Amino acid sequence: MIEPAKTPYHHGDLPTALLFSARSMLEQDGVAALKLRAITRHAGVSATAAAPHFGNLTGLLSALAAIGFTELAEVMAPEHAVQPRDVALAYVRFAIANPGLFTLMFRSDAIDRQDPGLRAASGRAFACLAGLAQATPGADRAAMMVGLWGKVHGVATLAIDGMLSGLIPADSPQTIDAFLEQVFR
Amino acid sequence: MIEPAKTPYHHGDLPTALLFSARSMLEQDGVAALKLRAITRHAGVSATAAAPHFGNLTGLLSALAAIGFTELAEVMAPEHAVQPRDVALAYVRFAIANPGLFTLMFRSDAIDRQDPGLRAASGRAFACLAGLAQATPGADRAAMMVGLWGKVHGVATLAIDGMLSGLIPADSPQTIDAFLEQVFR
DNA sequence: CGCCTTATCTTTACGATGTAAAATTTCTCT
DNA sequence: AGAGAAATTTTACATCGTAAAGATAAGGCG
Repeated sequence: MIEPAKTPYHHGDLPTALLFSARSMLEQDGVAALKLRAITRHAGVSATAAAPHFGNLTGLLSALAAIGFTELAEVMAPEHAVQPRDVALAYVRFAIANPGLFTLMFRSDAIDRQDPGLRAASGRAFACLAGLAQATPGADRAAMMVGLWGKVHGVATLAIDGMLSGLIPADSPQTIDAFLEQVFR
Repeated sequence: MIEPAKTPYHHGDLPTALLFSARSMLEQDGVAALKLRAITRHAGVSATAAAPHFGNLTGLLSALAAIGFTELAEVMAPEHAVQPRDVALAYVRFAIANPGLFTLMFRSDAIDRQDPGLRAASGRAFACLAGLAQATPGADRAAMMVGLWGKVHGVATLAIDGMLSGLIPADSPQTIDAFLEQVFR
């Protein structure tokens, strides 16, 4: 989780404060709420205060997406997810727990996929999935990997977009988890 | 495919012309290019000419998304896709052939999912997938359906976003098709 | 045929957005 | 202390979506 640090510098740790504001607004009101002026307003600074740190809005959102990929890699790491099914469940659970952030991470017109920090973070997350496909024996590893990642990513995306209402139990996290375990049996 | 009709009315069949402009701009420059002023400019009318027909930008884009779902339902229809694998391949092929349109169809902040025309069209498309899960015998039909749709949707989404470069052969449509058949073996 | 209602389209106007440029403030370092 | 660099604000501009009001042309009806 992000937290605004003390005030070691000029006006505080503005980069972290901006990311913190952006994330809270993101989870509250969705990706549509991620306007530069709204974020800076929420952080209590002027509209152009983010430029020296992130360049432009895309840079700021790319940094936020990188945080998302770092956290996703964390919950999929081998120490937390031992079995293949654990990795799949961690992926979907992360998406359901952080719908706005997950949406941002895969929205290519709001972020810059070439951003070095973003590339590094997303690479770390995808390595967990790649290792998973490597572990399972099969004919074509690439096809296996695409199928596995596709299933995980598709279920996560559809769940976030509310496409599975009626198909997925909406009761409690426990029943959702039980249902997901059946999907990824 | 959309095509601007003759000029039976005032200035022509503007609704169709606007949808035609929007679609060509969409496939040319992506979802980010779908600005109301740009679309109307492309169609040669004033910026507010779309309002009487579509209300606002969301209405126009929802109508375009509805066209997308109609075409998706078409390629997944039983007369074109007999085996379950055919339905899956049609879904992914449609996404790869119409990346911008497919992205729009699932971008919830640009369209209105409650739009009646959109609901009808998307319902028709999803019915093809539901019937597919109904055909296959299995323990929990809902879990089967979610897993199947998720895999199909995830592979399509990841392919569109360029996430599968390196995993998927980029040579020719034939090799891509062969690869996909292996994914959905 | 002539008028009148209605739908279609344009003009105008307003608030909001992203960001470039210049000015201002604040920190760091010698 | 004073210079230089970094951070932040002020100002300005092009663009966006759309509401309101005016202009234009079509169809219905006498």
